[in-house]
Amino acid sequence: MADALGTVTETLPEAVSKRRQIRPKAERRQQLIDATIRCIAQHGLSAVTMQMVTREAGLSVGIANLHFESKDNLLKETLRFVAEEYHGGQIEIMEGDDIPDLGARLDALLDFQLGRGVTQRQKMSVWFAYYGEAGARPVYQKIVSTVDKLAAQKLEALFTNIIREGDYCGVDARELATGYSALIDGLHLGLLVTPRELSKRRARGVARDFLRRAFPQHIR
Amino acid sequence: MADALGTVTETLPEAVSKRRQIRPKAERRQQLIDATIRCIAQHGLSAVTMQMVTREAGLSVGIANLHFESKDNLLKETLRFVAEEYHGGQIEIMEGDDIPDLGARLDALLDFQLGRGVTQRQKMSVWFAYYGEAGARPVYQKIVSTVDKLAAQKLEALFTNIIREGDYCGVDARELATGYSALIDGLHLGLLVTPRELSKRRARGVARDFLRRAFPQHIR
DNA sequence: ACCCAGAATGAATGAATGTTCATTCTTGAT
DNA sequence: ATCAAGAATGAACATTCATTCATTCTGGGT
Repeated sequence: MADALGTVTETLPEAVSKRRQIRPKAERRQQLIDATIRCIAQHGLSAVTMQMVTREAGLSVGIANLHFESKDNLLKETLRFVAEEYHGGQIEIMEGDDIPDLGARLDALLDFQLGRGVTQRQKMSVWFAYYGEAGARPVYQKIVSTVDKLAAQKLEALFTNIIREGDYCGVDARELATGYSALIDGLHLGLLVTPRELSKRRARGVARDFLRRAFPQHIR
Repeated sequence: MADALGTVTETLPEAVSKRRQIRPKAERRQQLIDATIRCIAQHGLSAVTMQMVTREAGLSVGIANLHFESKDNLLKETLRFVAEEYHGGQIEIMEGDDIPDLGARLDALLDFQLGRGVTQRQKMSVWFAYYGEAGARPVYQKIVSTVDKLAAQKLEALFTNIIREGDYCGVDARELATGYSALIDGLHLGLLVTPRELSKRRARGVARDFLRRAFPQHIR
């Protein structure tokens, strides 16, 4: 771990390294956002304090107001990060041509939306913590809806292609896309609030069933 | 407004009536819970203060700690109230024999879940505010999951009956019930966060479509 | 008419938290 | 070696908020 050039004073008995480090602004910002995500997931949005976040990041209290002007701003930027990461991932799958088969592409999307490990649970916590406040905070509403709208369009486009390819009739792409998005959101909620009742495996099965009923030729 | 026995000092120029009133404990509790719901809907759970709630209720600050021991407790009881009201309403529809036709009963359920006016929006705000914190607060998780589990069972039973009646094959009642519940939750989220994109009318259409695909003989 | 149990009040208290800024420290250029 | 720019620190400050409790007031019982 310690590199060969480490000086004698660096080997502190207990602490990991109290040496003050200077790092570029972008890196510190990300470090603080990551810490904020962990704090929200663990303690809930309303219990998060600046002291908590900066301690989690291993930095001093003052630094948060140095890189973000205020707590409000840090929270806003954290939401923006999570929103863009989640929706960016979806869009990459939907519009990328890596997977030519449309059915397989749907599968990949589903895997992304309901897969992953512990990290995903943290992101979910953050996601819904903000949803809870969105009713009262237009700023949050705007961030979420902006990014949401784009993903909804891409999903609708994918569904339209699948409907054309499978010659499914009497199906409205827009309506189905709305339903599928809502279903995924609802499953996320279930995974978060009642993990005992709803395993990730079952959630995936439910979502898959929805798609299979709509596009029987493409799924399974 | 002022009653005939009103003394001279009661006709204040601006205020509505500063007379101190003594009311039974149960009434005051409900009054405070109602005020809490309005405050959460308007300002968000994390911004709610005791002063805010008691002012909204038209009462003094001390009273909240008189009827509920603490803020934590008031918030907990408010969640319990909303949870029981929502799930109680569902269960009444599902297990009541007022509506013998199973398809019509499903319709009534859907109307209850996605109908109503402004009040419903307030309740939704409260609902999701707590969901957001549930990941970090076991107490909330327990309240929600207890009441949720019961409703899920009733819904599964209803679906089982419908499946038998319609002779639908290859359909699993439990899986469908999970999917439907998740769909409704997701639609509520959409109505709350992006009301511009998702009207109540469209939400109802989406839920209806889900049911129609599953039980074509019973819906529409 | 009087009384008192207990409901209601709101000023006061103390703890918690966001934000500031004088100071210290690091790094890369000269 | 020296220096300046600016990154990082954390004690101090001001504010906000939940909670307390001494006091006031109300309404039913006698």
